[in-house]
Amino acid sequence: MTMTISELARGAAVGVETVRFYQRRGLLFDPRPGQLRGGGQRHYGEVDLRRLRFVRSAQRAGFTLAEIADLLAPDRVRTEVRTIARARIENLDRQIAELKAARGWLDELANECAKGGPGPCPIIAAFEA
Amino acid sequence: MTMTISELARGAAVGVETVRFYQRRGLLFDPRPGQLRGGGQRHYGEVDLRRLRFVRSAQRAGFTLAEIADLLAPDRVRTEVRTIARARIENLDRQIAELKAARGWLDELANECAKGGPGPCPIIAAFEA
DNA sequence: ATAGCTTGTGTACCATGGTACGGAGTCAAG
DNA sequence: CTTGACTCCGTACCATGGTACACAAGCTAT
Repeated sequence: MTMTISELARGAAVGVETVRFYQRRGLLFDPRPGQLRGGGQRHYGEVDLRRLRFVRSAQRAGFTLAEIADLLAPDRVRTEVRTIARARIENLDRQIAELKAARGWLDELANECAKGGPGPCPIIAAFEA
Repeated sequence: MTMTISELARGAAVGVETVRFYQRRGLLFDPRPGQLRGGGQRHYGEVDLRRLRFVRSAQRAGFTLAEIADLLAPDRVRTEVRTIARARIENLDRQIAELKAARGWLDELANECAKGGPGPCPIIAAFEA
């Protein structure tokens, strides 16, 4: 039922050092508020693992660690969470559009470069001194 | 025909310090290989501006500065450029897919959170100690 | 010619998200 | 009860992509 820090880390595919780093940043519970096994070693449960996984998901969604800490603040109310989430969705949509534009640019670069025989790419060569 | 560093920077919407930073990183021409006006001040031309803009575009396409420097190496041949570009396109496609997945996750979070009345978001609350 | 803005150069500093390390305590197996 | 692995804690270090600052020399308008 309880796990060590290394089991917790493995469960979310992160390093032990990363878990501790998150604890320092206030993203995960402090290393010793009760439920100690013998001496000073903390053992973790399901809640901790779910929280850690939430952090990683939120990170993938583009939240910074500071934003995630804010999102996990103990008094966050539904409306706030929804507002934050929607703002991030808009941001993601912008990012997706930018990446698509970048893809188009690269595609053009590759196509233009492909025309003609061997030798240096004329686009790149245009920047030579 | 020639511009100062601040005009060059403005032309690509970057700061002067950024231009110099790029020069140090080998992305732009060194600050003084000829074409000096009076004393030690370099003046820049069209080529420099296009190159700077290329760097910014490549950056938007997800290349690191080191990769861009490599891409701009003087002996880069078409096939190499195309290979690099295609690899990046694949990478962009992966990133776009990831962002879309993240968007879906957030959307679900917001929707689940929206159900029911006021109070803390149950999803977030599930991580409380 | 002189004030006052640029420029070049070098070095220092910043945020973000980790990663590594040393030293001491703890735990489980033999 | 010792050995070896794991843990805690603090501090230091890393890469990336800038940003800031100080100093001196140059440029420009009056």
